Amino acid sequence: MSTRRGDARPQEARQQAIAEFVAKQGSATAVELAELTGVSVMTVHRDVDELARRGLLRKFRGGVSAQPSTVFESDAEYRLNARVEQKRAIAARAVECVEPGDSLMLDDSTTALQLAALLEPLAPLTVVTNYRRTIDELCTMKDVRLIALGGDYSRTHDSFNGLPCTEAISSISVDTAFISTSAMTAAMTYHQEQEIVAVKRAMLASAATKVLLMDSSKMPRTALHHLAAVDSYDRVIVDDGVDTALLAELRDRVVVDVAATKN
Amino acid sequence: MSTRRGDARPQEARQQAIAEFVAKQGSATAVELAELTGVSVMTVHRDVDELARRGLLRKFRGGVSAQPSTVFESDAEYRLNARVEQKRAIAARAVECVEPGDSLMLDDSTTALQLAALLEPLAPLTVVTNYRRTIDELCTMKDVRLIALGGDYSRTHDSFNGLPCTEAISSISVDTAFISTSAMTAAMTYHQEQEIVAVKRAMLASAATKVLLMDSSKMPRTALHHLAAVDSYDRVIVDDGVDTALLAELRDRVVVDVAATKN
DNA sequence: CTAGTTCGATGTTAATTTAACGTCACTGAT
DNA sequence: ATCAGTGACGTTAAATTAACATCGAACTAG
Repeated sequence: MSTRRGDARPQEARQQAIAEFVAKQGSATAVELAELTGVSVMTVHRDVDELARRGLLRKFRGGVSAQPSTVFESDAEYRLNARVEQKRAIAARAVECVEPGDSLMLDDSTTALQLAALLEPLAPLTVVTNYRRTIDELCTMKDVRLIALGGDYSRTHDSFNGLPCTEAISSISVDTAFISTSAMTAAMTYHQEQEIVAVKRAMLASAATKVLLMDSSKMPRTALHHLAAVDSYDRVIVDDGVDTALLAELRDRVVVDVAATKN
Repeated sequence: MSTRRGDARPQEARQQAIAEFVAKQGSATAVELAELTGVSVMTVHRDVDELARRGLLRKFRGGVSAQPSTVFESDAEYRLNARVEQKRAIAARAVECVEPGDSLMLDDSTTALQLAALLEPLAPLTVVTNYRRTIDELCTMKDVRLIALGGDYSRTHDSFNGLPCTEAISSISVDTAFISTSAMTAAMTYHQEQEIVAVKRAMLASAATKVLLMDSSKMPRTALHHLAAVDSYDRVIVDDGVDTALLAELRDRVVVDVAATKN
């Protein structure tokens, strides 16, 4: 069959429709989805495979079911590749807040991972994190003492969370925490998931200096759970894509560094 | 089980025949194997599923192939030394102690890592570990709930230890712990390092069933710190390189499984 | 000891999923 | 414009699975 509609991206729209339908219904069969979308069962399978690969659905023989809590955020792999330039720029700026001998806490953000990659020259350091990729990055660094935060592994975040994690954090104190969030306005930071909020809050509470690393694509935007007021951070580092008015508002409340992306 | 022929254990003999045929030919189709064994294709599938679960075969759509050592492709530099055969044999035997739905604890041993590699077909499972390589192995397994034990990262062991780790363990209970040690006699297990002993002891204390995985090269031998008496384990799995007299002595104290390294 | 019951292994059937291949529109270069 | 290349989609046949049926052995109660 040929694509005859005026839709610019029929495949994407169809997958969106499938995701929404499944999220609403809880589950569906391949045949149902084929009838819904007007394509063959084969194509539904291909779409569903891709959605499942991105963690938006769960596929099982005989149909698909909704996957709780992953609908709003894109998957870990996608986040890793997106906006790398901005994140590197932010990390390069953040590393200026670190001095040899410091103890740091890094959350499960790709921005903090970029920061981690820059830490070796600043050793000796102590670094605490719950992000598996950051752990893998740091474990090869001689003279960086690495303390991993254990807990329940989340595939969508590739990090360890839950009670064991927050408890471990609360028995630790570090010089500086570097935190990133999924949404922010001039007054507040947010995150979509309850459990992640708990971990980030614990990290903030255990750090003498609290630094927020924000990719400009995430603001202004809100999410379900409040994380912390903007003025509770000691410093915010953003890339140079922030709206001017918003930046001015931010500067009324907190110290802001703008990291220039080179181009 | 139904015993029709003169064979004492038709199912086992058939699986043995399948394993040998595939090992010899390199690969085979389900229909071929059905003709070879004289049972239905369905039964071949079930047999092959079980063999694949034990890591003896690899199953793919359209047939099965011999296992080409998939576990260790990526880390030629790490533990390149021998004994992989023994460890794999022990792991293949250990996996029989695991059933879908179980919760497991794995220590920071390469033998337990081999076991971890075989776990995916047994999902759903909950697995707790402090070994970075095991974490990396398990985090890709859908339907395996992974709980990482955090703590101070040890570069010599590539694992997380110390107080945060032992505390986290003591607030957990699992069905089965799989432990390995660096030295053992017929009466006692040992380990060279105090800190590691603490973690392994905590793991044993938190497990309903305690399984010891022992490479025969480590016995009889002692080390500085006592870990636990042999009879405090519920089961010991060794490879077939153990001295006969020692094996007999062991059997006086604990259930011993001997894993055959090759057929 | 025997009849009934349970249980595990296997076969049967139908539905689902996959791989392989064919078709059609679109793209871009000659 | 023509034609090969590419990607999306459909078609078909084979492979695989789930679900159910069957059969015999082991087990139990009387």
